Amino acid sequence: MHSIGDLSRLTGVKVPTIRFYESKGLLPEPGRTTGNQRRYDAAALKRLHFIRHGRDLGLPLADVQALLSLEGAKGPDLNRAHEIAKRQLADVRDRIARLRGLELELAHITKACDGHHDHVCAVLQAFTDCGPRCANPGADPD
Amino acid sequence: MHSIGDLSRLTGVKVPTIRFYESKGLLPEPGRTTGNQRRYDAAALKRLHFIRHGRDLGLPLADVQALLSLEGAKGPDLNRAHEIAKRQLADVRDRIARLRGLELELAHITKACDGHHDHVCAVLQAFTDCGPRCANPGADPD
DNA sequence: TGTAATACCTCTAGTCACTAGAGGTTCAAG
DNA sequence: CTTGAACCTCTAGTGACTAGAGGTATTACA
Repeated sequence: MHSIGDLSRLTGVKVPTIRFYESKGLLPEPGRTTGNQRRYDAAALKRLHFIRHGRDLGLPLADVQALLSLEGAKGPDLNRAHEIAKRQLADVRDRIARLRGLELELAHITKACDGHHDHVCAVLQAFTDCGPRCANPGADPD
Repeated sequence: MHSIGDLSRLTGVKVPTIRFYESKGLLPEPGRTTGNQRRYDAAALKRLHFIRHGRDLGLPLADVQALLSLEGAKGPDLNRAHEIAKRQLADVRDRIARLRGLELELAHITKACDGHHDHVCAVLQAFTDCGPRCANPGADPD
């Protein structure tokens, strides 16, 4: 049986975050000592590892919870799990693509004025002028 | 003079968000009509474009505000602007690297069980087992 | 057995960057 | 002059925690 601190050390999830997960229903309420302190078994440890890993992969807690509810499921139900992973993969790829765009722009901006600042700074200018992505201002007010 | 709705259309920043920026001091309080509605001039429009662009680049509002305070600054002060942009570039590159790792792992997970679900699903298994990044559990409890 | 340090407990409130809604007022077009 | 869209303020909610206050339990050591 582990204390909450043990669980934290074993999983890398901070103590208040473990309590937070419990409050959100992601971890079941564990047993307590006579002094009211939480004690966790191996199943709880495994479950927290699962949550941590899902979060590391960028899944929102709702998705993690959906996956947890599929534990032990069989057959067609598992398509949900598969779907969540696939959706997340698409999302990650999308984020990478957008960050690449930012990288280019920032690299351009920082290179434009490296060191000598007796003129109007290119960094501020670049921000004011707006970048390549807003050539048509007002479009895509997402 | 633009209404807040005009400003929103021209910059792609939503109306409540514009009021939010004002409340945070990123936009100065504009003039009002006799009926108490906001009216913005060209300077406000430019400033909001600046904010939007900074946010698009992933800067937190605090950094955007720091850059705004440098408007019109000269010489060494501008090193701050340059520094913010460079820090953000490093941050973006870091995020891209980490997302690439996730992409690999997610691609692996989703490919492992594509369609046939008569066995224990690889997606759930992968989450439970933890991924390549936690080969040494408990390390780096960041 | 005493004591001191550390870990634990609950609860509230704060973070960031918005977003949603209620309930009311003003503007612009016809 | 009316109607409907756009505006106003204010409060509260989102996600995923994090920080702090004020108090109790456990544990290691003397």
